[in-house]
Amino acid sequence: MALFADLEHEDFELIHKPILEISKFSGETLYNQGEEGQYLYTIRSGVVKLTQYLPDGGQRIVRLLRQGDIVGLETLVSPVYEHFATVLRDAELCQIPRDVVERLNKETPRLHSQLLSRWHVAVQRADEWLTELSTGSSKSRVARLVIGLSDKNDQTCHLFSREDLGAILGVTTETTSRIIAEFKRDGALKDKGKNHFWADLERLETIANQNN
Amino acid sequence: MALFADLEHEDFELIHKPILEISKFSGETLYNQGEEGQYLYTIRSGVVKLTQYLPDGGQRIVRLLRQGDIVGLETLVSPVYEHFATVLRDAELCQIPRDVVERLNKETPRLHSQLLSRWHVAVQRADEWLTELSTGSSKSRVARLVIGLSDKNDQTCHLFSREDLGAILGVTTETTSRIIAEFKRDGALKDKGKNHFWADLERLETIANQNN
DNA sequence: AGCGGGCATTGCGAAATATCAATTTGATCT
DNA sequence: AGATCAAATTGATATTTCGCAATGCCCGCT
Repeated sequence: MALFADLEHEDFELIHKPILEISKFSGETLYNQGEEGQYLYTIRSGVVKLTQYLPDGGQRIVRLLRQGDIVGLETLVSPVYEHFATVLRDAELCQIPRDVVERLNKETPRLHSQLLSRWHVAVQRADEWLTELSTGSSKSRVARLVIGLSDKNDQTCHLFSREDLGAILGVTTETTSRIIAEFKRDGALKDKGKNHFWADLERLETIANQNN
Repeated sequence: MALFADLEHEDFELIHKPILEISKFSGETLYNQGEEGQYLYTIRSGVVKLTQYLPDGGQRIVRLLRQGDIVGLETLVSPVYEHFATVLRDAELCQIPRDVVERLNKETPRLHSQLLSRWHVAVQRADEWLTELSTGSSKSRVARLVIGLSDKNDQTCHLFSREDLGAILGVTTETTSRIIAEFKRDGALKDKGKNHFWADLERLETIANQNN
């Protein structure tokens, strides 16, 4: 498990509570905003979204987490979870009691740098999200998102529901749908069924970088 | 200095390099994105903005930092600065060599929790920025920004140039200007000169939470 | 007080996006 | 295959935001 990569044999003896492996299906919830944070999770496979709500009912997906990422890192610093964590694509997770990490963090220095760099990555991603997915025309933003979701090796890409994509980008479901449909008509995306596409990354890159 | 609040007397003997106090005027730069990160800064007074650029030339202010905040935290984890840091309102800063913090972090545990919580705050702010300032109509977003910049005690508020406000919100300068001018006409803001306003926080709150 | 220069504001037409209401498509179940 | 249901797409129209140019205003300078 990546979070514990630097730990050594003796460190693990400090773990007195069980670390469970759990499976969650798409749509299931890991935790809700405001709940007392008991666990953090590392993702072995699948995708988890973190959502925040506004008083006016508006919602925004603020991050996507995937293999190797940690869900609920904030429990180490804050008493409650700060987002809604929902599974977007069937996931295998390790559920780690918060005090296990706290204890390890206190008693061994080997976790410190891991934790710092996890936080760093979270900030980096948040900043990227802001500059890439919340700046520019919705067409550019959709293009950037698709690129970000693409597997660069085989030029392939799994998308999510138009509603979720919209909540990631801060635009409506319909706008997202129209743009993706347009990409399909233009050949920038080729539908392979089940929200699985072949992506013309070069063309998408062009669209991402033009400001109109 | 808040970052070192938990340190004790002996810890400071680990500091072998000088910590400078520096003043910067509005418009001056602390560092550029991609530069090797030598220093981090704590803010004693004033405001600093962190900006990121897109390949297409788009720009976005991703964070505002003020008294007590740390600028350039990422140098502890990454070799280069990840933003452009520019002074937005005349500032007094403490310039701390990066290896001072690294050394302290290695040799005393008293800095660890400070650093973790600093990162945590950075992520929280980034998420707020996204949900509050990048979601909803531009009118709501301007309202939320003004509220965020207000002093809740005296219902007063210093704004920045319309251009900067626009870069914070991801809208054009003109749109920002129009909305603020409208707030002034409606009495939600009352001009006191020099971008200093009296703010009707209740009314702004209402505008912030209506989705149209 | 008068002069400049940089912002801020405003007007107007164009473009982008939202909104609401159909259709169409696609996957699943029987 | 047919039925069914949810999601995606499309159409038509309303609103919002942009983009550009013109104008106005504030502030510091002399």
